[in-house]
Amino acid sequence: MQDQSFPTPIVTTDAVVLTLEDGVLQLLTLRRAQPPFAGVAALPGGYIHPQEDHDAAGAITRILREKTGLGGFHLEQLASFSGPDRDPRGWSVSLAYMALVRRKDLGELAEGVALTPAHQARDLAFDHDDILATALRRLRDKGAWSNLPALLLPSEFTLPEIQNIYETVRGTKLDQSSFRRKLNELRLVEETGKTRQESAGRPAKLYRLASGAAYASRLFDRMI
Amino acid sequence: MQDQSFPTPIVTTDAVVLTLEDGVLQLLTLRRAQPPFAGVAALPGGYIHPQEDHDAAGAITRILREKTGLGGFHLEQLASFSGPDRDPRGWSVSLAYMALVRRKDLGELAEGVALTPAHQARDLAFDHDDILATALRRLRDKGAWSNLPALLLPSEFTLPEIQNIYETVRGTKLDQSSFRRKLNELRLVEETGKTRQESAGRPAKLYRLASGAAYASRLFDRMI
DNA sequence: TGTGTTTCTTGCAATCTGCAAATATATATC
DNA sequence: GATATATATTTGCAGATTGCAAGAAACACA
Repeated sequence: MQDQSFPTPIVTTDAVVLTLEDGVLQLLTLRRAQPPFAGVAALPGGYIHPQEDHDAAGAITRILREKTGLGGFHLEQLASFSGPDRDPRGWSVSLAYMALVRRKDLGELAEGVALTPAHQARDLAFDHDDILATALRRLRDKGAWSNLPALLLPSEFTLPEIQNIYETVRGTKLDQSSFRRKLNELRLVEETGKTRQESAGRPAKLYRLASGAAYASRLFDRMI
Repeated sequence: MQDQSFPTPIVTTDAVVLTLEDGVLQLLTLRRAQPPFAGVAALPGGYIHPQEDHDAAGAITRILREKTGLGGFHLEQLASFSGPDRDPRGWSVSLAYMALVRRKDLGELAEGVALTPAHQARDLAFDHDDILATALRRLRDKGAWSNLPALLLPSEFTLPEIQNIYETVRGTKLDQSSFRRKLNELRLVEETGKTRQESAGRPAKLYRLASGAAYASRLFDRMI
């Protein structure tokens, strides 16, 4: 940690932006205008501006606003990705984030911005396939017992809808009565009093996230 | 992601190295020889050498070997820490890692290297107090249901010892019979056939980590 | 009014957990 | 060597939790 007589790595920050559309988890991508990887879909990202950014989270927030107009989302650090080969311009580090957004907060998609089903996205620029895979794994692991998946839902939703997003995130089916029992026990949601009916069948009650609903940390008290 | 007409951040990598001594979780620190923070205890860390390091994990592995002689440990990425104020030399990024080491693999501590109880370490250089706190939180959260804490134990250990490290990591007492039931169920450990006796009382059987014992992923199958 | 469809609720057996007491095997002391 | 003490290990069981399955409710449509 003395003199710095060697080249310094390139530092960028990138975000896996996820949202829910048509009941499917969707990834936001940008078609790159410039080389490297011109014309290829990539995660939104860019350089840190030391004069402007308070930290890396501030940098990715600014970049998302500039490139997609997005504001208001759950942001979470994912991991760093580094090495000589991931960017043709040289040895680089990417500070990767995951952002969970409600679909309506995305608004109209600007030119070059697209949504693709997150579990099918492939052949992204750089090592962005790896970053995406890390995000999906993280969401699965953390999402299983937290209110994280619920942040993807619109402000009012039905119980089948919330169960569906948990099943999507976890990649498994869940038992209906067990799921609802937990939802009540944790006081994760509360009724709005309204109902909604799409297609045939009994109308579903509408719920919203309970005000103080943080992570379901109570669960962690139990034995291994 | 076009021209880079602004200063680039300083990039370093640092590690929270934890081990178990006298039944207590210990943090490895280095007394800094040079400014900034000359004379202050700090996490081992340093610059990335793009010509030499395959990635950030390779860099911290090299640095730990150079500065502490250490080799052979469980390494895990923690998070990145960034901002203008954490290093007086300028806007910087630290790629932080956590390393779990068996005490005997540390050998004799070199000049300037010290172990201090991890939960009491304070006033480290830079923002290393924050990095340490992040490591302890991560170990608590991930450790609760994985074999991670067991990696701190010597190759042979008793059941009271392994229960103690899980209690230390989680910060709570565990029920003895429940803990052992789980240990069996998960086949996390296997008997060596030997026993050991320190002080009075019935001798404890010695166990080792079971060969294929990976993370206790089976647990994650259960309902929320 | 009946049939189909979707949502919501209930019941229960099987399993899992936390608590507490009992048992086993050693040392220390008289 | 008998007794007390200390630590490790096992057992028993009531109460909570879970998964499965069936039942009831509320609507559309014919």
